[in-house]
Amino acid sequence: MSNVFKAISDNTRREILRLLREEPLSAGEISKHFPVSKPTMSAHFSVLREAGLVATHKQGKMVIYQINMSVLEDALLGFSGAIGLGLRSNTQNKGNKNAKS
Amino acid sequence: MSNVFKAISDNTRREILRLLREEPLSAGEISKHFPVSKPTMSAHFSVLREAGLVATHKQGKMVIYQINMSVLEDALLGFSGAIGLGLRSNTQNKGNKNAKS
DNA sequence: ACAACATTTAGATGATTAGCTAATTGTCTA
DNA sequence: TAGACAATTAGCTAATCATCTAAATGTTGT
Repeated sequence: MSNVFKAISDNTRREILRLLREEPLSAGEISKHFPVSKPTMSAHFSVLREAGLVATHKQGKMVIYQINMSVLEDALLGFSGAIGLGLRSNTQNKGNKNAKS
Repeated sequence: MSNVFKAISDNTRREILRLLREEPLSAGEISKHFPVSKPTMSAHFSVLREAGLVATHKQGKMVIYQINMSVLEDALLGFSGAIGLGLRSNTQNKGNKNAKS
């Protein structure tokens, strides 16, 4: 819960999530988009994974990262609600949480 | 923009915003709700103010803090959009950004 | 089994952060 | 103007964080 907000407080991690919105990507593919070392990227992946914002599976020697929309949605909606900012989920996305657009 | 996410990454600051959702409050009144020192609270206020999430005005010897919904809404909606999570603002709140409910 | 590749772990460093106490600034009101 | 009250600034500390290089782990193909 609180970890979600910590996770998205870093711009690199928000950008990782933005990339993952398009499609699942391997650690290496994601890393190509950022001017930081692989180990640093790996640490960012850990933070995202521990917050539940991404899930992984192995595919050969690669680790594929996939965004978990519902965790993000729950956190944002929960906070938005607690604070009286009436954000609503787009019903178009219901049951299609990884929709491209 | 990025400062908004840093600001709401801390639980105490999210709680401050939650309190402010009800009504504008003085620094002292807000501080009563938290088990930390006044100077620490003052530092939290600074972070929120610099992120544009709260506005202040003086009233006698007190400093009144008021939440700025639109900054929060813009950040959350912007991020939600960039990431393909289709959150929408509650149209009921349009032009009434500090509505209680 | 070995070499090449993908990723993570280990270990270190400098920067930022949340917290504290003490001191300062500003604003009444008696 | 002196005292009381509200809030912030100054200065410190311990913890967390983002980053790096080097080393380790795991996987595939020859």
